[in-house]
Amino acid sequence: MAKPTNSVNAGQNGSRVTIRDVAKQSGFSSSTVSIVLNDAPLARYVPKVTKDRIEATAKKLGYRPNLFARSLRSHRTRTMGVLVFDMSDPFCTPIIQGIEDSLYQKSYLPILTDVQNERSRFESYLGMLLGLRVEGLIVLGNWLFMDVDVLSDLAKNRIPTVMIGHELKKGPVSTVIVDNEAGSRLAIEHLFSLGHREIAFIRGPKGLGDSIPRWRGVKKFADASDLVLDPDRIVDLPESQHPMTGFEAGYELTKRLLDSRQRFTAIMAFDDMSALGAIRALLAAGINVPQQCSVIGFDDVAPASLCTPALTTIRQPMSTMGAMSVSIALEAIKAEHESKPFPALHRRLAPELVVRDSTAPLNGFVSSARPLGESRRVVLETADI
Amino acid sequence: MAKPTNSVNAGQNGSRVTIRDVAKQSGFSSSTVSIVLNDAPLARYVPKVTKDRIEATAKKLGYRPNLFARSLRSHRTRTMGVLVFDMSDPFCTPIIQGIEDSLYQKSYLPILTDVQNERSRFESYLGMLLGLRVEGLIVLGNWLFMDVDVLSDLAKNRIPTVMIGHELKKGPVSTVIVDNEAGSRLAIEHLFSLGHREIAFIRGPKGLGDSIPRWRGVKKFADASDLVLDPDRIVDLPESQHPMTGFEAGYELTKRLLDSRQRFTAIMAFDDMSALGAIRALLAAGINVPQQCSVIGFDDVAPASLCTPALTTIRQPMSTMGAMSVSIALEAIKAEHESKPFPALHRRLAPELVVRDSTAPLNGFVSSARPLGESRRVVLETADI
DNA sequence: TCCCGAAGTTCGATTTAAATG
DNA sequence: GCATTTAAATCGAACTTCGGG
Repeated sequence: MAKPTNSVNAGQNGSRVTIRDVAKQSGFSSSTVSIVLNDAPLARYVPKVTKDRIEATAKKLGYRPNLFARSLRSHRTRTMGVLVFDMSDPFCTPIIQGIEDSLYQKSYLPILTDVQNERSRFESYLGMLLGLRVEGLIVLGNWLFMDVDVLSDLAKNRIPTVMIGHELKKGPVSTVIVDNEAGSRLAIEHLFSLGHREIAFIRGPKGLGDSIPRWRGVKKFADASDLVLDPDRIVDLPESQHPMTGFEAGYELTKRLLDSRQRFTAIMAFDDMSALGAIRALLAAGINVPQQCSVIGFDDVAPASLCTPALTTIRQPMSTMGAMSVSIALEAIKAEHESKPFPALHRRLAPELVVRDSTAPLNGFVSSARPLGESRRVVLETADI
Repeated sequence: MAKPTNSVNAGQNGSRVTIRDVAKQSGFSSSTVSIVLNDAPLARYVPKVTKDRIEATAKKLGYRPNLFARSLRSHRTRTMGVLVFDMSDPFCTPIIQGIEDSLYQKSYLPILTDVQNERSRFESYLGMLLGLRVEGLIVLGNWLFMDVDVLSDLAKNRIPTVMIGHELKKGPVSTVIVDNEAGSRLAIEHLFSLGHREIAFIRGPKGLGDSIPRWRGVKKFADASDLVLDPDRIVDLPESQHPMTGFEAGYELTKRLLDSRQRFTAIMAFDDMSALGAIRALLAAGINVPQQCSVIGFDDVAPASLCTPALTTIRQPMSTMGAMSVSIALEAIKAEHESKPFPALHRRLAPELVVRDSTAPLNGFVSSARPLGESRRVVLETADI
């Protein structure tokens, strides 16, 4: 093994400059160097000339403290593990940015891994993160069929953990989700207020946690109004590993609805992907959106606003969800350090309706219409549970 | 400071179980435990009963070696720093996945940071990564106006570095880019072969490295054929920090072209974002795509295939670019370890034409048309430079 | 000498207690 | 005794060396 030369390698190999190199070069001991560079309490007694000399040589050599050595000593790493189930889901990006922004402000380093819906990767990355002694863990279970025993693993490891996008009512894991029921209620209300009564529904896969509350929102609204839910106009997305297949499924299911000659004037899709698939099927059949059929999605992922017609949808407050998960995790870490108990928190954030160009009043229906191209946002208050 | 109890805390706080805890519990010394768990050469002499007992207690306690301690000793971290300039750019995601996949196979851990086009974040994250002693660095400079002195910083730190999406001809940094000129040639050839002669161009921002070679491809093709490039049909995207503004700019520029009553039967956009903006402007003006006007993009980001009409575009081999950058970085790391020189490598990958629904033959022009909805891919060979 | 296991040293930074003038 | 500075212990794992049977 080649022994690294810790001699006078002035700045030529900055990444391996140690505190001792700085000490030797400046003529002081490593203790003094450490005290000065960290502005430790004892630095009060160090005269300015010494400080200046040490700081100058540290800079000259390009000294960077080895975080491994420091963490080993201090038992703190200032890192947060982030496990994402599928980064290619456009839903993730804004959440991740929200997480990064918050962590950056607290000078925490996110260790971000994409498990790509593979159980083996999940376990492997989790192992690495635990080995790295991340102080907390944020799990982004956006499109999740894996039955997560994060619980058992994490309970055993006592790492403050927050899960986004997937509700876990029990256990020590905090959760941050969108209020799916309120969201789907916003969507159906919007279509209803535009005069639509014959509405087709593309529901979510049965195995996905979001599917149930979103459908509940629709049912409750129907019960409370004169809206009829015709089973022949209701279809379900298949279970799938990948969120992108929602697009194709939305396309196929809509084609099938059209082929079966069901009458409908609007489609409420489970998410934006399936909504975009539905739009393609409609346009392919020569049906104009929104003039002949309205379409509404859920999520407000990036492509939703880029397509034409721009998609009316229910927006999840993704960046806020990321930020909130960080603040919960940091609180839990703090509690852990003070040996205080920290009961799992469960936050459910309010979605908002974003009205764009894929929905329009039913022919002849009078409503608060608006010129095409403008986008309107209806915001609800955030509700904690 | 609360001193962590390193006593017999059987599994209750797995993340802080040390090798000594395992030693105490199993009745052997930490040396033996280390030898057994790492299956070191000396493990040959350890009897099976000892091994079993050690492995059992390690599992029972949920022992995980502290990677900080290990790295400190071994001078290896098996981590790779990844600096992304803007994760919200859909162009990034597939590249990141390519990087992750390759690193995962080599059991390297990516440390992925999003500098969000802020110089201060770049420096801050770079500092953290160097402090973490990442073995290599991959920089994803997708939408880059910052004048990168990655060079000076990294040269000083002697860290093997690969840059994706931004060419740096000199210096120790290897680069991986797409062959922009070949790509734009594919695009213009495609439009030309469909019969288009009156073509509008939305060029890239002047300050962006990709803009020049892409335009060169067009000019060379025009020179070699009877295509005329009318300056009145050429517009430039403005400089901008954010790739998403390309959409709005594409929309505005196209509207302006239409307002100026320029004649054109096709638009060649700088990238997919501006192409999607162009499509919206065309449709808003009542011009059908592709029947009355074809549109072609560049990149093949996710939204391109989700929109209707699906976008014909030039695909960058993003996942390959990610994988290639990893393999270069790992080679450089290996060379570094063997104290061999490693001259910077510069790879230029071939793009491919993906024909979808936003381009069509000019009215009455005979060409190798194909039924709508099918997508065709034309692949070039990869060329190294 | 062979086998098995344990002490002791090392990595780089921090911190306590102690030493110097 | 005071103002400065430093030796030495420490963190957790790995590995070399050493000792007892």
